[in-house]
Parts: sequence; C-alpha cells; structure tokens
Amino acid sequence: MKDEGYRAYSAGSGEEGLRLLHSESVDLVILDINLPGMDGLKVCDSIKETMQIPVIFLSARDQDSDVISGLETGADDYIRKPFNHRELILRVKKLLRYTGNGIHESTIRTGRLRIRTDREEVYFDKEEIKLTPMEYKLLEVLGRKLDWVISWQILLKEAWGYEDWEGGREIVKVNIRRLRVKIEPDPSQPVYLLTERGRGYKLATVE
Amino acid sequence: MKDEGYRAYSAGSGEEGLRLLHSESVDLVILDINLPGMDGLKVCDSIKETMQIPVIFLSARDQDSDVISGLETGADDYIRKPFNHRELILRVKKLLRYTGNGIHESTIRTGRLRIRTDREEVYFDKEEIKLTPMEYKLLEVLGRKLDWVISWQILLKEAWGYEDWEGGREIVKVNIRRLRVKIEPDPSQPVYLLTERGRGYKLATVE
DNA sequence: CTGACAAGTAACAATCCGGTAACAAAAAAG
DNA sequence: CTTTTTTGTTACCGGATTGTTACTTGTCAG
Repeated sequence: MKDEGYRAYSAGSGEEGLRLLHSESVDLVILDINLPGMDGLKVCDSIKETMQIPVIFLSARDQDSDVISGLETGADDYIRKPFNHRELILRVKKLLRYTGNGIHESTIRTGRLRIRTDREEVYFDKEEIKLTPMEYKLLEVLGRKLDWVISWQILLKEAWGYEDWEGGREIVKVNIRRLRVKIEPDPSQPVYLLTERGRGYKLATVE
Repeated sequence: MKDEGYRAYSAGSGEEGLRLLHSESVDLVILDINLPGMDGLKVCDSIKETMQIPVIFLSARDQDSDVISGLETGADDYIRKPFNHRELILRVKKLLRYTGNGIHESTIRTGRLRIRTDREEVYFDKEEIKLTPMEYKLLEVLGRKLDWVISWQILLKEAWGYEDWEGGREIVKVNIRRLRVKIEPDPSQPVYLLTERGRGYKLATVE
C-alpha cells in the first residue's frame, strides 16, 4: 500500500484496529476474518455502525457462505486468500473512488496545476504558488471533487465549516476571486476554476 | 435477478449486448469474458467509453492476470466462476448503491437526449447542452415521469415550488419554450417535449 | 366558417448572481 | 505594541436568468 502512495497502519487484533480508527483519520479498512479475540465480522459491524468507511475483507475462509456473511455485514468487498497484490490495489482504488475519498493520491493535478495534499502545497509547473490557509482549503475542497460543480453552500460548509452564514455567498465569491488571481494565468478568463452560473464552481480537468 | 425484482435482459454476443444497451435503459451490466465474436474486455471498454454504467465481469478465467486486466479496463467488480448466486446479488446491490442507480436512475434517456441527474447535466448525443437552473429543473421533473403528461399546475409546484401563482400558466409556457429552443432540433416541431393540448406537457420516449 | 381559447412566440423589464475593488477587522509575525 | 498578512465586509457594475406582457398562431366546437 505504501508503494502506491497511501498511508498504511496495521493492527494485530480487532480491538487495536478499532482504537487506531479513532486516533487516525482512516479512509479504508482491510480486514481479516480470523483474528485473535474479536472476530472480523464483529469488527466490521462495529465500524459500519459508527462511521461510513469502506471495508474490504481479505480472508482465507473461502467458502461461499463466508463471503456472503462478510458482504451482508456491510463489507464493501471480499477477496479470498491467496490474493494478488495488484488485484487488491485495484479494488482499493475503485472503492476509494466510489466513496469520494478517491483522490487520496496525495497529489491532485489538472493541466499545469498540482496540489500536494500531504504538504498542503500548490504548484504551477515547478513553481510553488503560496496560498493562504483559507485559499488552500478552498482549492483542496474543489480539487477533491475534480470536475464536479460545488455550490457556495457546500463550499462554505466544507471549507469554512459554517452551516449557514449571513454573508456566506460573499465570502465564497471573494475567496474564489483571490484563488483565481493566484492560480489562473488570466484571472478574468479562468481555465481551471470555472463558474457554473446559478450552480457553483468547479475545478476542471484541463488537457 | 428477476426473483430479486430487477428487470433483466440477456444477449448471446457482445454486439447484441451493446445493441440492447442503446435500446433499453440499463443500470448495470454483467459480462462474461469469453464471448462469441467481440471479447468481453472490448465490450467493457466500449461501454465505459460512452456511458457510466457499472460492469461486473463473471468469468471462468480465474487467473489473477485475467482479474487484473478486467478491473483495469474499468470493470467495477470481477467474480470468478463457479459463483454463488447470493454473492452475485449482494455485489450487484452494492454497486447499484454506490452509483446511486437503482432507486432513482441517475441518467434518464430518450432518443439522443440524456439527462444526468447526479450532475445536473444534459447531453444531446455527446454534446453537453447548457441549461439554466430553472430550465434544468423543469426538464428533470418531466424526465422523471417520462411519457406522462404533466399539467402546468403540477409543473409549477414541482419545479417552482409554488402552490398557485398569478401568472403560473405563462411562466410554464415560456420556460417550456426556452427548453425547446435548447433541446429540440426544431423547436417548432417538438419531438421530445410534446404538448397535450388541454392537459399539459410530456417528455416522450423516442425510438 | 368563425369565434373562443389554448399554446407559441417575441420583446421587455426586474431581479439575481457573479466579478471586482476598496476598505475594515482580525490574526499572525516581528 | 507595531507592522504585516490574512480574512471578512461592503458597495457597485454588468450581464445572465427569470418573470411579465402583449401579440400571433393553431385547434376545436358549434
């Protein structure tokens, strides 16, 4: 997993895994069924109860009934051992894409723009663009939903954390402008950060 | 599949399957790799190129390399034969849940027209038609009741949220016109958005 | 054939939305 | 505590969107 650019943690038991989930910010869980102590199905249950994180079972128990009970407890995929690494990676990527946390590739790129989410840095070609924390947050929110139009209400919530706000519309408008001034070659003719009138803004894939 | 309450079609070859896809409104494809004529991977490729329908491979070819190439062509899942019915159903359900299809279809299509309700985008063949928010709302309301005649009172309520309104009739009339100008090849000879004099309007299935 | 009414069409006007700049408040740096 | 940077607020402009009005066309009953 690390080779593919993901952060990865491992736990020796179900309990330890659940503890990790609460201390770290985790996007996906790969889980065996045969575990010391608490069994995998129970762990999956307890995960699905409290959070919406995709779970993949990876188990030597290859009976159909095992697979079925795994999927029925809400697991998102079930891979039988022995498994192929490449297949696992592909299935992980697919799941992350579905659940929208997909662009955890730590760098989001479109055209000459590059966002390194791990370091919170933005580059235009090789040059770093210095963004203020707010500007960066806004760009990341847009980047994580590349090509999707996002309304100012959602942006306000995702980037600022405000549910509603008097001048929410203005705040977004102005900060979009500030972002454009920094990331667009010509801020009045945006190429990356586009407006969909009446709907919102989107960061578009270019080229 | 039918026992589970799904509509199901089957095709004896890739070509036939692709033809079915265009004539019927399909939410998910289950595909073998070994097919007479065009092979399954090619079929999957061609599906993924033009539409965003989930594809599950179901194949006797159980080598890891087969699974990997299947997933890499963009398939959403790969099940090895022999397979268990219950597992297949569970995986189908899961996919339909992810892609949001199933309950309310995420794309409505008639003739050369396609409405992507998840992104609020409308296409004529491959070309996107830019609609204003109001135009889109109206079209979606009509599209969700394909072939049903809807009165201006209902349209007013569904699209505008007004219970009654002085110039309600006019507002609908004018916006229907605006929609037609954008979606009809010849706005004065509508093919999609038809009038039922005295009753209302409907979005008709074409072909 | 004709009048009445529904629907089509076009032009106009009000409103809403986004772009922009300048300014003020708040936060961070020195 | 002062300076600088960042963030939020306000105001105004221009244009797209939407609603309004007026007029034309088409359909159907009598």
